Amino acid sequence: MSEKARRYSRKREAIREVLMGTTSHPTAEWIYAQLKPEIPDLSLATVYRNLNDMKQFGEVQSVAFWGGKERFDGNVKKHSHFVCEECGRIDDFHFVPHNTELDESAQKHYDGRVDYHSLVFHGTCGECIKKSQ
Amino acid sequence: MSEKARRYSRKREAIREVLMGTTSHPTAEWIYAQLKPEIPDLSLATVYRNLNDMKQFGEVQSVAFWGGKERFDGNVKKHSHFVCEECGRIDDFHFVPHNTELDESAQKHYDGRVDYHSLVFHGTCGECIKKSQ
DNA sequence: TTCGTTGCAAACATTTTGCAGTTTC
DNA sequence: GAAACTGCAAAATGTTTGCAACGAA
Repeated sequence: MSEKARRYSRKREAIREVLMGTTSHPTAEWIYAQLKPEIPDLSLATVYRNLNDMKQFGEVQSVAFWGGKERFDGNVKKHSHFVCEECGRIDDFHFVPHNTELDESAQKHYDGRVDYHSLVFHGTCGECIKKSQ
Repeated sequence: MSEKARRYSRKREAIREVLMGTTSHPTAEWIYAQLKPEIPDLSLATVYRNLNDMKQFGEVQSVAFWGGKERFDGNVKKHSHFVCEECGRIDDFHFVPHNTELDESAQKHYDGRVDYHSLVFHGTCGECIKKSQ
């Protein structure tokens, strides 16, 4: 429960910027690879540590696991996603509106506390369909 | 694509039974622990192999990752779930009806193929709320 | 007899952690 | 100066795999 103080960190900001600058829902490794040329003394552990940190602060969300790897999203506004089961690509699905009422309706039937929900579509992306033809 | 022939396996059936006999959405490890006393020569690798096998055959579904562990469900009928972020408990949420229209509506806007969706609620379960008081 | 299935141990891959040095405030 | 942040390497963890033996059809 106790939250420790937080200081500015150039590396955390860099991680945040990479995350905000993409809609690809990357892995920790990918973020690391993006930043490494620019910040040669960056360590993968730092990326993991900051992602977890930012997750706790609600600045980043985890949207899926694919191939055993966690996928992150710098856009914490509630929205649904599509996961391609062929290639692991993850797209935003902004056109399926996020339905907050769903949480309220679920809450009515449940004795725990419902905070939010995640809606993830699965299938095959356009690219992969094209490739397989 | 090529699917290999399949033979009967007592262990696979045992795994299936454990999975069908619980609504706790267990991990591979938990299933293994349930069966080990009854089947002393069971190996954890066999549990993993069969779970993956059954997943491919659509006999089991993966409903979530929690604490880095995959959680399985022997009930493959589409239904939503609730994950307690405190303790990792996963409940069925049958009272939030599964909405197949959602897939069709999503399909209209997407050039890939939408197969299905998963709806997962998050929050704190009743037990954990009680404990923290 | 064929080939799917298994135990076991080793291998793997991702993520976490201990520690000593660095940076922020 | 205190405490957060970091690199590095090692550790931890969940899952997969190679191989020889076993079992089903």
